[in-house]
Amino acid sequence: MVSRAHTTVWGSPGESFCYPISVLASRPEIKSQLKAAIAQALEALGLQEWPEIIVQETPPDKEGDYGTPVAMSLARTLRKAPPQIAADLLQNIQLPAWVRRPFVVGGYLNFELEPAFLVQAATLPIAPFPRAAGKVLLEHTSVNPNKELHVGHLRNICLGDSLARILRFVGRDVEVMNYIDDTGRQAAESLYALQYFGLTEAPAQTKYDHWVGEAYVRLHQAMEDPEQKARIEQGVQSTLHRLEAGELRDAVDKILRAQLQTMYRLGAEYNALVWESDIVREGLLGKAMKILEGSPYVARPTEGKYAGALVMDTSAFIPGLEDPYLVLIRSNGTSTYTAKDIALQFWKMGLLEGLRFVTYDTQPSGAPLYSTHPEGVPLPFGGASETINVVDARQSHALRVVQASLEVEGRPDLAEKCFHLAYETVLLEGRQMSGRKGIVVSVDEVMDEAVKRVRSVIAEKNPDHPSPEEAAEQIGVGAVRFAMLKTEAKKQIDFRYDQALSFEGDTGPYIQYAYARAGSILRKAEEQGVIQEAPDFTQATPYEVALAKSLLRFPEAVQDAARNKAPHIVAQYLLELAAAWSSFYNAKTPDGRPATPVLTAPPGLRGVRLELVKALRQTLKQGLGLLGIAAPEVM
RNA sequence: GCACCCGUAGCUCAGUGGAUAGAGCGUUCGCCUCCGGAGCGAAAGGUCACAGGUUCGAGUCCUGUCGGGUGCGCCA
Repeated sequence: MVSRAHTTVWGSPGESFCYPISVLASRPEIKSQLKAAIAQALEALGLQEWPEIIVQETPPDKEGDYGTPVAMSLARTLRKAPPQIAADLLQNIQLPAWVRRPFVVGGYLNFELEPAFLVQAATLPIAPFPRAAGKVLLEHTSVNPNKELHVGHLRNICLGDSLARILRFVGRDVEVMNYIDDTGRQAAESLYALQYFGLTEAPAQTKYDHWVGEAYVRLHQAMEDPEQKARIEQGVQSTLHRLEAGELRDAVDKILRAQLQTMYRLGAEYNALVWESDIVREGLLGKAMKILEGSPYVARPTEGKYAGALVMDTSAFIPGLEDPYLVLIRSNGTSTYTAKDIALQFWKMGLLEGLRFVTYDTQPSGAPLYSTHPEGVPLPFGGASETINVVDARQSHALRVVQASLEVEGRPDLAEKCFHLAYETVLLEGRQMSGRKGIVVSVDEVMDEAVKRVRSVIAEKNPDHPSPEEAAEQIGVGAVRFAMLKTEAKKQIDFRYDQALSFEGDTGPYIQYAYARAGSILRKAEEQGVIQEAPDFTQATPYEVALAKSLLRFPEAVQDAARNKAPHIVAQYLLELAAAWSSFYNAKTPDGRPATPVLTAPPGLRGVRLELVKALRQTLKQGLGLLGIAAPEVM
């Protein structure tokens, strides 16, 4: 192509003036602009309507950069062969100047772009996403406050935390909530276990939640003896009552704070903790039941199986159930877990108010963590237009019932806005875990082990590392998070140490390594004083184009992840981007010499490569950030 | 019994109805006198569980079958 300065103008024919692309503040939306041009051509052909226009990257070994199969989808209605339609489109299409060559291949209409444009576009910052209306209330973690977190919880936290980050990135207002089931049987069992075994103080070196967890497991062992079981059962019941009365809040609090250390170390933070006991004490449960009692689907039978209980008939909303009746209030007057969940859901969606909050903690990022509390003040939490519950797939039915309660209440509009992010269980070396039996691997243990392994890798590969401890922490925890996030949520994961803590191949450290390595180039460029060299994009080669195309996919990948509420889409994208960069980095000419050196490239081209490396770093860092993974400068 | 999820290379997994189905691990062979080898290149490895159907076009949508997981309590 004819050589041009990097201030080359790329205007669209439809515009009254042209501007140098270097004054563009942010990335042009290539696919949208191509779609618009295609739509215009379809109109020019006299069409009134057409199926959705798809523009996609061409497969690696095909000609062109982008292409559309739109001609094929029109073949039937136009009663013409796709290549003919594509050719007609080609005749009528008005394309931006940055399309170097449009052409027909089979039934496809493909576009080859100016390499200089493509590469420069990739180096421009992403336009911020427009803010979307409405608040999303995302609940995740919600671990029973009775023992240490295990790898099953790990998946929940990673999914929830990443999804919150992704949604915020695309402009959503997200409130992250962690539900504290402080009046449940599990908490009662743990607290009673301490009493039963006469345990008062944890050894200094033992993390409190682990210590309590041990007592819990021990209690379940003791319960195998019928004699002890009766006595324990009585104790647990009285502990339950004390919990409900709020007498043991401090004891629960102590466990919760220990658990929070694990969540923080993973990088998860929350806006608010909502305690189950507060929902009851503030009267939300009562109000929710009162509301439901007004529904024709809720009744208090005087005879039969459910005599004396308050039950909800879900058959109109959940078809095919053998027994569609769900007990809300037992005949002994106590409420079920589901009833409390319904009250919480009503609060989340603004049907109920009345929770009061205090500042509970300052999180590692400096952000405050709020918590419901009897002595708190009203704060504008809840009242969301959409909710996301990150909960184990085994609870799908329970969540469906909560959703149905909104329909029972006559609010199908709200029911529609409840999303259950259901993830499959995590197996441990092929077996189901059991908290009660203590067949678990704790999150703390997994992170410790990961960091320990990274530490030895660093000692071996980079003994002069300036801050090995910090890096080991970032890489070890990053590996664990990535292992939890790279797979689709609805697939069962078998947690195996050797896979989860691998640092090679499709892993977090692979991506972090790509980032660190790119940073190393920039540091050297800085030393050599070439870091700000002006790029001459007309010198871009196919190597730069390939990397640029991968970079350009980032916003789309994040949008996809947000729309599908699927963090693994971001994880998979980052693997692809890191691979594209590694491939660029190692590219060789046919005679085996380095094809893409950055620092020793000719002036102008060096500037292009430096800009690409900067864009790559920025994108990797943002992308890792969406997964809650740090981007270490040196590994 | 009914309902939901899954089935893609030896293993672990990607794959908005669109072009010759892609990675990692493992196996085999190459690559540091270039900026980090936690890396790169290449080879081998596929009846996308099976059978029908819808469509110009199906790994992707629909129906059925088989296999695996899970759920259907006045438990939480």
